[in-house]
Amino acid sequence: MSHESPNLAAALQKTGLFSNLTPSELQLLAARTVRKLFSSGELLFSEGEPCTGLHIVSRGKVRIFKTSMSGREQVLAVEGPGSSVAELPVFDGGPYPASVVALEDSEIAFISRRDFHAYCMEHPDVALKVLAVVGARLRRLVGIIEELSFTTIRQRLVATLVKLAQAEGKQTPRGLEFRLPDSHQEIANQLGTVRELISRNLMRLQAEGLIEVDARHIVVKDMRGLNALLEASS
Amino acid sequence: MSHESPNLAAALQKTGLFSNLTPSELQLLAARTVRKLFSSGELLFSEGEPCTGLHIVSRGKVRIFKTSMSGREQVLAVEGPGSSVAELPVFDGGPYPASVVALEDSEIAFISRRDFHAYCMEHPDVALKVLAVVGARLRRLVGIIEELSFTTIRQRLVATLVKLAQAEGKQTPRGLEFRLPDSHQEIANQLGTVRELISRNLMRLQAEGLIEVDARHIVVKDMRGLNALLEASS
DNA sequence: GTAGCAGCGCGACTTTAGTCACTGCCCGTA
DNA sequence: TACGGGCAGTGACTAAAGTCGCGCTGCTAC
Repeated sequence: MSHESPNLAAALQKTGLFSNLTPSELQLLAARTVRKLFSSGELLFSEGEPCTGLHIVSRGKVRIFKTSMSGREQVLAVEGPGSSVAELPVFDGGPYPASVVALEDSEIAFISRRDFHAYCMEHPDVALKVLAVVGARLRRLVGIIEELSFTTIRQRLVATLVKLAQAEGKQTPRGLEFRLPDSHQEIANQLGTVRELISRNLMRLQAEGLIEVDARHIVVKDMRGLNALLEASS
Repeated sequence: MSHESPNLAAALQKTGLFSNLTPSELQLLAARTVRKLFSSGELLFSEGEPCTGLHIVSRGKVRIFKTSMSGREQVLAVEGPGSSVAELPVFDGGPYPASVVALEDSEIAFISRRDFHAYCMEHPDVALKVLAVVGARLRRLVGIIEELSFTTIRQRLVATLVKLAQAEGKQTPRGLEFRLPDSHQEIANQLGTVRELISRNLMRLQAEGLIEVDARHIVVKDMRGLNALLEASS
């Protein structure tokens, strides 16, 4: 661990769930949390297990995903510091609907179901904040459904390329350059497909002159052309 | 309209959101709601519109769905009396993520964003109830994602047949009989595909001896066989 | 160094999904 | 009765997705 773990109260505040609580209230809540450490690749919990409480990522990165019987994965979300995970089963009492794994060494603030429940009763505005967070999650899920049911893998791939290019691309004489942050396998998981299709589609985009691929290094030659692929019949 | 509209307070209570409020509190809330009538086929609102408030179905049936640019539909949920619709954008303030249409002549209790917001601040337990409802919705969405990304249309169709057979099937000498409640087109929308595939898959199941099809009349000949199709690599 | 392993490229193939165009049926109504 | 509309069945086809198998590279651990 490279640096000392941040103050828990501060981490809680970052979530947005608790941003308008007084420092003393935050301390009170922080007192009820347990800090848990997970190393990269470790499971926080698995789909189907009974829900024990709310998890908040204070450091690191986690992936929420579903696994099929044949071993395929579908990523529902990747959450970084300040995000909460499993807000919902805390309230409806059911089992976790998906599994969560740490993608990096991560630190998680954990609040038990009971405690958080009680806390929400005392602080109605916190409950509303939680609703807003859950709302955002719902929106993302609807977005995934839309993609799965209306778009091709090619389009989904182009969409993620465009997003990455805009987020971390660097303008060079050759075009907008960037590196893929994940392996083909991981991208496939996120798009709900298999590795080969990522590879093939990248090659195909290259053959069409829209991008250039060298392992994980990507050069966008024709951003306009990429966007055109997204417009058509999404 | 065949019968008089039910008492609003009673309708609210049915939602489960308000089940532990006192009658006088219910009356207070009911006073803040507006009754709206929609005839079959009418849109309650469309995807992308700014959210104005919470809708509660007190009579009738509504469908929540997404539409693609090419005209395909993906049904997210069908809600009957007592269910709320669009709980989430009420809190995160964003636009509606999907469209909602009345499938029958329906009566909707409408509560404005402001009023409901204020109400939740006064009654934290209501907010928690809403969270539970949203939780259930989230679960269903995750279920849809799982289906879309891991199963074939054939399997999804078999799953709905099994569900329908168990719900409303009648045991006869020939097998478990029931009628499809919707047109092939509607089933296709719910499974996220096109009419032809429903027709073809039904015929294929018939050819395999698992069911018998006569228009909308279905006889399940081999329930065990149908379930076997679901087990395999879901 | 080299053995092992993860990641990637790719060809050949099968299966599933989707499209288009048309036919026929039932039913209500002009 | 004739006409039209909604719904269902179907053949022929294309496109997309997924599977299998293999070979290559580059890295790391021993």
